[in-house]
Amino acid sequence: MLIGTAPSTQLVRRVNASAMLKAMRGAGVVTGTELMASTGLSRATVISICDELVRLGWLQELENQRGTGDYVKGRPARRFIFDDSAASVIGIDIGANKITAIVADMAGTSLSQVTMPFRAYNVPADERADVLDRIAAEALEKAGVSADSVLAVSVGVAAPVSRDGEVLTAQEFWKSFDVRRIVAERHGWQVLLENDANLAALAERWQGTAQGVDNLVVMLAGDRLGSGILESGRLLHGQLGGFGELGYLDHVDGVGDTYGIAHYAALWGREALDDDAGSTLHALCGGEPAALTAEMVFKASADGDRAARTVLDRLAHRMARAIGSISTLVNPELVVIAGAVAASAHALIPAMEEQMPEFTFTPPRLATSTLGDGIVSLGAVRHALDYVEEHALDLYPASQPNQTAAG
Amino acid sequence: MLIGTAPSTQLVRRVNASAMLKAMRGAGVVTGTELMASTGLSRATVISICDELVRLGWLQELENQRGTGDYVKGRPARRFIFDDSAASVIGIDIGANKITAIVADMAGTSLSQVTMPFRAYNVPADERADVLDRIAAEALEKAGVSADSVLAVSVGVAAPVSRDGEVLTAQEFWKSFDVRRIVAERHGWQVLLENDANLAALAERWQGTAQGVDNLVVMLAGDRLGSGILESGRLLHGQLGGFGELGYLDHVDGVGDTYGIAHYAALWGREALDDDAGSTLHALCGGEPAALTAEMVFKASADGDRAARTVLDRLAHRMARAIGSISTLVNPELVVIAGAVAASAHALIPAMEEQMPEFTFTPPRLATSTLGDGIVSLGAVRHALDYVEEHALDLYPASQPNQTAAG
DNA sequence: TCTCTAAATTTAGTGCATAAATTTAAATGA
DNA sequence: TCATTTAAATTTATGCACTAAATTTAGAGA
Repeated sequence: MLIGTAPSTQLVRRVNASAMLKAMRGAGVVTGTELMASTGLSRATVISICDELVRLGWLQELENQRGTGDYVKGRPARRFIFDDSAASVIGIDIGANKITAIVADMAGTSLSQVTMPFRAYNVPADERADVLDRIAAEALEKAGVSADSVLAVSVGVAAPVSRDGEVLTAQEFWKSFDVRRIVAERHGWQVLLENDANLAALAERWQGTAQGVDNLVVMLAGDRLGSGILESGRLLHGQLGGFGELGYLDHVDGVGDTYGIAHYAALWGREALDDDAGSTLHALCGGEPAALTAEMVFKASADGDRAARTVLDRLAHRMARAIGSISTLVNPELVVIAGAVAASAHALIPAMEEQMPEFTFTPPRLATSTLGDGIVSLGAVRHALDYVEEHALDLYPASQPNQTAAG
Repeated sequence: MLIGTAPSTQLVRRVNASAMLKAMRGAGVVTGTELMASTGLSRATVISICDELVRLGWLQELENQRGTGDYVKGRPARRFIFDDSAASVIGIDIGANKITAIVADMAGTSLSQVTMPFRAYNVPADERADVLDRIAAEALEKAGVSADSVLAVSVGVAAPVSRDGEVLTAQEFWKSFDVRRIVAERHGWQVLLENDANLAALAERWQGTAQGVDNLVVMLAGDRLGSGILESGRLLHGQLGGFGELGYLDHVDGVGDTYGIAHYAALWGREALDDDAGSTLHALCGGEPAALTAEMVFKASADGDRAARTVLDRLAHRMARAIGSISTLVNPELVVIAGAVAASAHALIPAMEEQMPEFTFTPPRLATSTLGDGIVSLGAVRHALDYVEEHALDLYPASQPNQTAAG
């Protein structure tokens, strides 16, 4: 008869196996000896865990036992490699008018990226769900990856999301659109939800300007303005997922809103249009206020247009004040401006840096993101990978379905 | 020869022993059977760990094997109790002009509280260190506890403190006054440092209005204003310990400062004094502006003084705006006003609640602290207890010195 | 004294780990 | 060709922590 053992007994194996996976991810080909050094475990344990991880599908053992150019004395070491293609994840960004999906392997390498138009409003919930389906299917096909291999999907939304992934907002749109249930039911995937600005922060720390920064604020600024905050490397959520919301912060102008850089660039640009009919700004939009975009204002300012320059100064002042207030309270090392206008916003940085001491005792470093438009979906990929890495031992890569009970 | 076993092997024992201690703290007298139920461990394991914890000094086994009124069939259960007096901790609050120390046992019960005047400035560092020594000695004596039994000391300071307990400020005072080193060297105690507002937040969640609240802001408001923030039950620090700083937040008045309720109550009260020479306010301070205190303004307002009432309205507006800004960004469930004027500040709450929606989409619940003057030292006690509880298995209660190598 | 009962203790077996001894798979040189 | 060298893999002997099942024990009551 089988005599049982505590669930807690296996804790040690879980801890050590996690340490091994962590040591192997991104380390390329490794030998047992190298793993002994990096984990502090004994050789017997290292080999035993490697065998098990190979069986579970997370590792591959290389055929040729000795790499070219390796040290050639002694018995050849067995060589293991973390199998980047053992599984995959999907990161999705649901925006106001488009939706983006990235499929990535376990190394975080993007295998495909697909963008589709997406109408958030005046469309039946079913139709929105279908778009989700279609974009995931298309991204998977383009990546050449089977749906079975997907171990987690993370979805970024422009709404407060609590720590346990509930969308908490009064907006009718989200109440009638339960992304989690839709994706989970249709595909059986594990679905994670997170606020878009929070995902931008993860992306920025993963591949952007903020690598290695543990206390970070990312301002996701387009037509709207939101922020994602990392403290000691951990995302903050607050009671109802609202940590990082910015409405009302800038109460001086009586605006009390969450409009972003693009919104004000265009709005103020239009105001400036009236002032000077012969300007570059005027030329760019053909004198038609409705045709004036934020990009035109940045362009005109770069070309030396005086009115546009004034708009940018005003923008810089507004952003400096917002960032100053946040920095006082949150004390980040670095603030990154990301989102649709990040590249253009670079022009605002010198003015902001200059004004920053006026608004905070503890001015942070400032930077703009270079990750571009896909920042939220990229962050979603990182978010999904975090989940899979943390639960690796409970998940089964598709190549080796369910080996739980095996000897 | 002894054949070794992994340090990691003992991890299981550590985890289970911690779970046992957690289950026993505050649970009073428990039997093995009860512990089996609350921890899910088997009887053999529970008993084995109890024996070990008794040996280490954390538990006591009761002599009379069956409590009066207990169920009386069967072999009497061995009865264990967490030994509240196994060790003690000290919580210290270093204020601008006084210093407070509390000695508490492992149950968190205060055994003594001592306050001494403390001059932060214009006094040699040695003298300040001596005050620390004297207050600790006096508090211990008053508590009837030996210095050996102290397993941790937490000290609250009115300066930014990083997550790892470094005081990070440009102030000369702290640079020349290394509390950690002083206390550690003179007594060998483990010393923890933490910001005073952060400790107030811990106290408020432990014994105050905020019990069970995981997303909490505590405004520590006296002459100065600072805040301690808990997110998901965890204190926030930021890059240089500045998380929760409030200077410049209230930039509308152009004040950009960190002055608190008491400061402005007195300041604005003095201004109001000029306006109306026949008021209650006037009577309270004898018409002498320098003699007017914050308490007088609160008192006069309660008595119906119109000018004082106006000052309070202005204060409420200022606090509402500060709390509103914080609440937008931090999204707490509850904001507690604590510190010297907490009791008086209670009168501000209705006005603040009314104005709150003007400053944030997500108005939190508001409350004032009832923990009084000792809130910071009380929080320091909780902080020290947290440390001891987390490291219980690495620390040795004084009654049973060093049993490491014992069988 | 005998029986009942719940708890404690003992016994047998499992999982995961280490250290030391032994074996193994190339590479090399006599 | 074949012993030698070497680093790695395996095997062997132990240890710790746990569980389940069998056994013993301490008191209460018939």
